[in-house]
Amino acid sequence: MVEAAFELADADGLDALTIRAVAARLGVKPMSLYRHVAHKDALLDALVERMYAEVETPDPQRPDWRAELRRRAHSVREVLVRHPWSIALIETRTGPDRPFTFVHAEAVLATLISAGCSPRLASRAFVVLDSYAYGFAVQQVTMPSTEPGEVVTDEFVAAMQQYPSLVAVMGAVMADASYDFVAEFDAGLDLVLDGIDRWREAQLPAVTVGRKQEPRDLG
Amino acid sequence: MVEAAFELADADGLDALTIRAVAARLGVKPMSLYRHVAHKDALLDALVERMYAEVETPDPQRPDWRAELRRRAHSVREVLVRHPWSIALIETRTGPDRPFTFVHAEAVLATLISAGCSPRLASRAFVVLDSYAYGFAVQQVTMPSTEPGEVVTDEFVAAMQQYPSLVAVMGAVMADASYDFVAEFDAGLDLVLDGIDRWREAQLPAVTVGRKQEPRDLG
DNA sequence: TACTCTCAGCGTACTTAGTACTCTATGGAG
DNA sequence: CTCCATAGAGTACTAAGTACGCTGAGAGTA
Repeated sequence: MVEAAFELADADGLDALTIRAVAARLGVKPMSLYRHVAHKDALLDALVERMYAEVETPDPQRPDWRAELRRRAHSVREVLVRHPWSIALIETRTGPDRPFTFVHAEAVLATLISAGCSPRLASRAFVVLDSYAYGFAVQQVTMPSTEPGEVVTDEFVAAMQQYPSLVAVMGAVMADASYDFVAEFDAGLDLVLDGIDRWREAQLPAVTVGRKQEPRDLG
Repeated sequence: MVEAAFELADADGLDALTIRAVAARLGVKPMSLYRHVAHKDALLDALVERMYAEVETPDPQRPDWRAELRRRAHSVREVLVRHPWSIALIETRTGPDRPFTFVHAEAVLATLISAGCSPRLASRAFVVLDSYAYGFAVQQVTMPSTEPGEVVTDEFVAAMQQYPSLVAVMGAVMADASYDFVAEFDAGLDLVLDGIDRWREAQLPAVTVGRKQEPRDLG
């Protein structure tokens, strides 16, 4: 039943996800669903959990922690974009975290810790990584179109004209045939992973490499 | 009327935001609202725009671009958290962007460009910055409690026990009396701004400082 | 002054959706 | 063969969005 609801949300969006529609998809009468869920909200909770189940976790055992975290970040973005309704859902479900949340947090934190981060730093890095992945997904989903052969309406272009930097940027982006919004994710991810790596090094007592930045207090 | 809806959403959340409730707050009958908006969705659009209006824009004229972008990022996070319903709304409003979106994009891009970024790089940096701010806000809003004197339920603690890294991290965080989730935002923001600064330098032909990383192709 | 045009607001009523309460049928355990 | 647990059905109530048509007050004009 969660599966039916999941497919329905994917196909027709959150608005189309009604108890009645889910029942119809299962060839069953609406009220029969309440044998299996307490109320619609519980079904939505289950959907979020179902969505999390698609996200790959990093493997703390593997030596290349950056590759692991990169893989997970990509997975987060992909899954959120594949199920755009889930972003809106996540925000409304504030309740005590679900099992899957724990599993993910554990995997990511363990990966960071075996990479040499202190627990305190791992916490910080985790938040930065996830913020980036979630936020990128939000932007990608919100964006009118992110296809390489992007279609822009005339009004859009007209409205844009009075904003010179915006025009310059759009021009540069459209002139770049290799531009791909999703590829931008990877670039930003490098930035974040590099930054975490620097934090990691700064925190380790032994190897102190030349840095322009003052080492920050990492707690 | 948008104002009344805005206050209602802040006070009681999105679910309580019904046409009927807004009308009641205005001392008016429900159908009267349809004199002013085509349908509820249009009202929600207006709410998103109203929310954006609270976000400070950076000033491209000022010399300290990092300070400007930092100020804006803080503002984005604050406003989104102050109006938590807006995050869920944003995701569902995919339509052609609104005036305010243009204004913000222009200000941020102009700031980046006058800091010495190419338009192509400005585009990339903008996405990274906003991803971080949005994603952080999503996490903060989702979190059960982010108050310094955080209250954790017993079940939560019990369920956590089987995840050693999670336990270690929670322990480290709770042991740190100065820990403040919102302050973590600033740390991550430093990471992002540092990274953008590096991109900026790498892209400038003149000053090439020693770097461990291969310079990436920034287009 | 009288007329009319516009527009904010009203009332009624239809539709969709969540769900409380109660009843039925079926299949397996004793 | 009986009984119970459980999935599903039926009915019906409530909340919410909104189509449609009406009213009354104020502004501008003859």
